[in-house]
Amino acid sequence: MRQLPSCSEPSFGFHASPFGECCIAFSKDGICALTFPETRESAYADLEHRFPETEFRQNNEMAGHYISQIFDKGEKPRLHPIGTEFQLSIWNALQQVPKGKTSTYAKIAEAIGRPKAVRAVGTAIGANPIAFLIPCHRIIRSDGGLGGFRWGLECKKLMLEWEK
DNA sequence: ATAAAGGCCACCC
DNA sequence: GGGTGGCCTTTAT
Repeated sequence: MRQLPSCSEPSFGFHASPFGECCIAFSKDGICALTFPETRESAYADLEHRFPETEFRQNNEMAGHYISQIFDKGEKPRLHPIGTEFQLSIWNALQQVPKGKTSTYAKIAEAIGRPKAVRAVGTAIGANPIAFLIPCHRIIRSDGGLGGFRWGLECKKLMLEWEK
């Protein structure tokens, strides 16, 4: 999560989505961030914090192209998440839970072979850089509770509803 | 090196 | 319902 290695033409932009305006960052290597921030300022601060070494160019046109590809056509562009081995294995496991279904933090821990790391799984899921495409919103608590969501529980509810 | 903080869970009351 | 202890990774001292 320090920087985008070998990343060519890093760019970002804003565009409306079914869940409010989102910020998307990408390069030729794929999407590296997708967030649903309160403000554009906080979105940019978030990017700088995640990739302090990377200079992003603003490109709302490409952003719009990606967003409609994702939310209108239901396609999934190539992803390029940056994280530790542990985080990557979890983000990978998240992508195995099918649309319209949910899983739990405990099951994900089980899936990556670290059944006892439940708590750490929660933390790693919270650090998911690519909201929606890496479906962290499909993960709820074992007791049936919604759990948390980086961009607000309301947003998590909306996504789950939208996928039904 | 060490401490503190998490999108949790199981178990108790 | 609520509180507690244990678990594991990450980030900040």
